[in-house]
Amino acid sequence: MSKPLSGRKPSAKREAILDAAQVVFLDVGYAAASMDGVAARAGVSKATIYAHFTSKDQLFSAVIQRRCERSEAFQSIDSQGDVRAVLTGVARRLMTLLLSPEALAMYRLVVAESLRQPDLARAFYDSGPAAGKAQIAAIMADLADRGELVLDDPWVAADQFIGLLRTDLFMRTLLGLPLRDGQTLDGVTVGAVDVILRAFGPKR
Amino acid sequence: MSKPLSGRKPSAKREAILDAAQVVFLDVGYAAASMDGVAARAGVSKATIYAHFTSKDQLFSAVIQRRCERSEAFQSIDSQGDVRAVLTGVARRLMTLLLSPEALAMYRLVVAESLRQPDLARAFYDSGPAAGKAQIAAIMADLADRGELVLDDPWVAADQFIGLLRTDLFMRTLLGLPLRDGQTLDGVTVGAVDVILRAFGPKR
DNA sequence: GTCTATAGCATGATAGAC
DNA sequence: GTCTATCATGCTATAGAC
Repeated sequence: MSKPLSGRKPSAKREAILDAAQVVFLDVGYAAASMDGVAARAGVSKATIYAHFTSKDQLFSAVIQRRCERSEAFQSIDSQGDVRAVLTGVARRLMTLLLSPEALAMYRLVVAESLRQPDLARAFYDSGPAAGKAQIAAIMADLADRGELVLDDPWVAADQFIGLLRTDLFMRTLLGLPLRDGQTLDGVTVGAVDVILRAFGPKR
Repeated sequence: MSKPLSGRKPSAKREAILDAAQVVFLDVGYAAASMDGVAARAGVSKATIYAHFTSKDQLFSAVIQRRCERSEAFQSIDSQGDVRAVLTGVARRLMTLLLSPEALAMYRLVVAESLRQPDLARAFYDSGPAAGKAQIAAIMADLADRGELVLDDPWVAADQFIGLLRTDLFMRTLLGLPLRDGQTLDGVTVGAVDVILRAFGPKR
């Protein structure tokens, strides 16, 4: 937490521990995860874990931090082309990311522990929601520059676009509930893009 | 879980246990909550808790279920009057509800435990998100009937309206992060209403 | 650094008296 | 139903050998 983890410490065992811990935490949650379980999966003794990490909390923190550093969101999105096509592409990528089992598991974990571990909440927010929003805002600003959208504030618009995508479908998936009939990723995507275009499209 | 809790069992102690458990769970989370802590706060011995509830899981479940049954969402909203005023009123109520400390704490708990306790996730979803969405859909359908909105599907529109409100402000609050400068409940509310009116307003 | 073995503790859950 | 007292488990964390 206080030590910058970017020092030279690839130490195979350390990585093995982190890999194992990630699987266990994301799988069963923080509370149900046991150090014994992590040790077993990593093929390492519990004492070795404590040689590398000071506590379960800190191990958990390291796992999330590492995953946050590695997250790349959407690197290659070109904002050229038809507005609708660009927005649809962005939306589809974001939806796929949001609904991926790993992202959902991370979200469940971090939300639950956010009050107990504020540093973690911050790291997650910065590398997840904030990073994604920044990229989407940049793309929307581009579209606005080209006159394809009329925006007061690209950041606000990006925020709203994301909100339009994180709707009931996301909530149900997050809670592990079955989807409604006809509730599809594409439906939500198209609906969100429609609203954005009607609200911020140039033809008004 | 299998027993309908509406049987005659107000049993003062039982209520005291539920009250105490609610405070403890919402306060420190499921994992960190201890039966000893609940017992102490309820002024009851641990054995008494186990006389009424079979396990920690079931106690937790009972707490959430009870809270879900009591939730009233927004009872009295009249959809008469100016469209913008109606939508703004709805939005403000929903935002206030979503951002209330108790609702946020419930959300953190249920999300974290949703996979382990699917019944709970269902109860929460039905009495929370689903109930709220139903009310908002009804109001928007009303507005559509009056020609104030042009909607394909009020349920989809309600979903999108809610999404426009659950944006970055909500995420930051949920994670316990400080809000940005100028990031206000009113700002989000007005922004969402603007988008809905531009997308679904009659003047097009 | 890594292991085996174990201490120490808190917790969830129960037995038996009242 | 309710209490006091206790059990059994499983967890975090450490000691000491290699």
